[in-house]
Amino acid sequence: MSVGERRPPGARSASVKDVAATAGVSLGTVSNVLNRPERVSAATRERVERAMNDLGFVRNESARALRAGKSRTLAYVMLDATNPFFTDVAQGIELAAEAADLSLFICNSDNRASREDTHLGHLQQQRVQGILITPVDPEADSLDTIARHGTPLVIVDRIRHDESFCSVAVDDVLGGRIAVEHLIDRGHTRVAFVGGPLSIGQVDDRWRGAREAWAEAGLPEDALILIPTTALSVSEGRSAGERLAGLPSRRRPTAAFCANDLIALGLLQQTISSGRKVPGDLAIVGYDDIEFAAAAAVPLTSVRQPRHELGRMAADLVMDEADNPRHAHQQVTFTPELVARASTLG
Amino acid sequence: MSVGERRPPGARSASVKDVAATAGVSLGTVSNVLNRPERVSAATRERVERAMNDLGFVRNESARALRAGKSRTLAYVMLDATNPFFTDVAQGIELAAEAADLSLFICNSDNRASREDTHLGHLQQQRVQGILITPVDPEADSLDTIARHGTPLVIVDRIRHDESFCSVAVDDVLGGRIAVEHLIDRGHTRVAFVGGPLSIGQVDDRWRGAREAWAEAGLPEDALILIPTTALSVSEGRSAGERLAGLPSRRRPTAAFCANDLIALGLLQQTISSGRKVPGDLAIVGYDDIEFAAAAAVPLTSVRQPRHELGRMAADLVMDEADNPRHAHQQVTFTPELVARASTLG
DNA sequence: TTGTACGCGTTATCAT
DNA sequence: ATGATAACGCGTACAA
Repeated sequence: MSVGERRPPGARSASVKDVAATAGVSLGTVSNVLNRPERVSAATRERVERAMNDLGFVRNESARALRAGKSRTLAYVMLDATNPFFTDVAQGIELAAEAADLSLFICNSDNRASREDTHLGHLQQQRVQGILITPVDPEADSLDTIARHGTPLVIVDRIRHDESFCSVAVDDVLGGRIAVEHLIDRGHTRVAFVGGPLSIGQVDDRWRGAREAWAEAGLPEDALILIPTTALSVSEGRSAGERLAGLPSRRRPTAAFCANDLIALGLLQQTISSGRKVPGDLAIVGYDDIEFAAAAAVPLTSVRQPRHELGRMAADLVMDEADNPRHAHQQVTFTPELVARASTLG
Repeated sequence: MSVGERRPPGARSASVKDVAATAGVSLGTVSNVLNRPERVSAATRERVERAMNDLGFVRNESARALRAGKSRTLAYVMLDATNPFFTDVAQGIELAAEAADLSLFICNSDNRASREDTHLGHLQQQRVQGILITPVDPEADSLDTIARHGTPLVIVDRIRHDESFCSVAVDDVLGGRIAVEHLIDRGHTRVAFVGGPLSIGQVDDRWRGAREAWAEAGLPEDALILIPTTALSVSEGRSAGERLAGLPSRRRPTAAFCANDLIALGLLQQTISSGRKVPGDLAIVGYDDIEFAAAAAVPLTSVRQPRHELGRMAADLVMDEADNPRHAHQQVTFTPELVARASTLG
């Protein structure tokens, strides 16, 4: 096939064999040009390279992977592709993968265990070098199945009770503490924690951190109230706002710490549209510092997690597990950071 | 290897050969169990299946792909993984891919041509069945290279001048029209179009649609003013807001149509925080109807594009090109829809 | 119904 | 410096 022609879909493309034939050399020589060019004389190398160009030769990764017994691909199974937090983590992973010249397979479980399993199955069949995953359930058996099969796997932004995997996460208890300490510093003595369900490890940790900070400041336990939500969504934040507004003014908190930014944005929206002021009537702290936090009507104070670093570290760990025979599992914890903005500073 | 043991990373996993050996049958029989189970007696099938279980056998997709000459994978090269519009398109693609039992490779060019090229190179090596792409530059040669190589490729949310590819897009001229018609209906006679750069086809089309609607309503040309931005970002929206506020009140528009929701959110934020009312002092229409549009301080009127359908159709087209020999390229255009909310209705 | 043999594209080893 | 050959795991045509 000559340059410029369009190969019909389905037709097989040029192989090393074809290249060898048109260059008038043997198959091994072509392989050497590709993998050990120094072993080949300049003249023949040139001939081979021209043949490759003429034929539009492209290495077949399936054949390489088959031969090598493993592919040159990493995979990240995201929990929710529409959540900016995870897309940022993915970016961090991609950076690391790119640096190691690996492809990155991004999958989205969309919070459904069945989709997660389907993806894991496919990835196993692809013999990916390693899997990064934010699992629907960190304790799920499917993860063990992967490990048993020998595929390196790192848990991202979740923790498993046993330490049978590497994992990277952010210290959510600490995140809860710094959020509430900030509110205490600003003089608040009645605060709400808005979030749920507490069955989500993250949420529970943040709530715990909040209580710890509260207790250490010597404030009365019942002045930190829990406003539970059924999900970490904008609409749940709005409904929480209505419940807050319905409290008798003596008991009504002057500040809210939300389990994530979506809830905080919903709460912010409900508060403003019902005529109350932020932070005058209600100060608000979110969690995650997503891009829209800074873009809210009142820019949102939030707890920032080092998302790119999280992804990068996860990728480094999985690559270590893949090619370091003396690899030991590690649980890496990052430190969150408070970003103070108008929603608490006004 | 028995159940429960953990295979050391790097070790090869069980193959059909191993399964055949432990089941005491031939290789071909194992293959038949996998691909034509009806040809094999229940008894032997059972034996084979138990062997597979015991060994933790997993099909090797590389070998299958090599043998078949093509992989069972689609790929989507996104322009910007952090933009909710594209993640929704990706979801639509995934649905279609899942239905066809194909894996989906999601890549992110992050708006950089070099990353896009790297991804396209990898995908070609993987011999993916088809590529969906929202390209940095729809006219780029790299796309032709892919096509010449025989890989089906569909352009998503962009248009190319010639019709050498399938493409799916939304009618942005129409989107611009309905946005401005809505504002005219609401009685506005001085309107700003906020967005840029106009070198982006989408932006130019929306601006054109806006002008067409304006002209058809018989309104004076200079009462529709262009507030250019250098990017489609929240911060550019804020800065546009400052420029708008700086206009003499006679000439100041009472409504703004923004080229996308990020700009609209920035503009909304700037307007509110400077003490003006939305929509009282300024009505705002966005574009894309991202999730946060409804969650803004003042819920945002926006032009919604059928994102999932876009993705689904793109996937259908690429699959058709992959396995229908009489495939003909098509340019599919979807119709956008106005979602009216408080930012224009107050 | 089951087994045998070959080829897919690549790489590595061994010979020349 | 270059060439011949085997092997990776799977699917299938054909033989038994």
